[in-house]
Amino acid sequence: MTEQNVIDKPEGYFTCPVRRTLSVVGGKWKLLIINELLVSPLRFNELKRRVGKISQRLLTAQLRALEEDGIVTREVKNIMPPHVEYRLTTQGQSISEVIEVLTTWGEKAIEQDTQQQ
Amino acid sequence: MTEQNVIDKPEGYFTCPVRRTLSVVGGKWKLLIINELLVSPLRFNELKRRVGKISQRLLTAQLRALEEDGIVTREVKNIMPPHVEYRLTTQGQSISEVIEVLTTWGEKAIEQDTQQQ
DNA sequence: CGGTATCCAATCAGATACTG
DNA sequence: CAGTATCTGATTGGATACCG
Repeated sequence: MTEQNVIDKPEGYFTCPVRRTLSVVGGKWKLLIINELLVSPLRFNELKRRVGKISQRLLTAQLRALEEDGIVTREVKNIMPPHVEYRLTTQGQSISEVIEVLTTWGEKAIEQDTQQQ
Repeated sequence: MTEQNVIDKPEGYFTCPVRRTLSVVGGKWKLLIINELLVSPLRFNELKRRVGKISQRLLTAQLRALEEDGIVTREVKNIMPPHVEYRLTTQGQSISEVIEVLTTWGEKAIEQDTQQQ
């Protein structure tokens, strides 16, 4: 187990629903990763390209954490060169509800940003 | 302007709704803070007590950031001892939509956690 | 009460090199 | 291609002291 795999389960994790959700999707990158995987399963480098400025090391760590939380699956095809595909589980797909609300709220905010200029 | 007041607006901030939302509510504490303020306006120490293990310094920094993003207002009553009240703006209250979905998702997850034992 | 300033430890995160 | 290992700098966050 690497250093990043130790997912901190914050206090109140079992009892507070908001904390429970944040323990899975919290952090800078996880929602962005899930957002990309909602469209289609992706290979490591393709995912990296789409998420943006994330480093290889960080992306690996985030994906391992999401795997451990049952959000994504990692399928390794034993060929050369390697082919690893990341895919949302059923649970992972259910996070689309969260993303939708974030999207709606963000769209409104952007609208207001542009009106103020 | 203190060090923590420099809010990093990530790349794609203006165009990607998810990133736009995360730039406001992302981070370990902001959603938990907003969650408490949704119930009622709170004074600094009361808020600190409810949010949990957050340090004074961090809470201050998060509140300043939320203020700068138009999510909370800070009202100082000039009496002794000081009385500072934090309150959600209309925009801040609109984040309740986000919190609701996080709550719903978290409740389901907790349900599944307990069934597996 | 509600902060700010300072110091320091822990953690995060990028760059680079290397590998099955 | 999809990682891991290592080193290093940046950032976060706690503890403490002090202040209006």
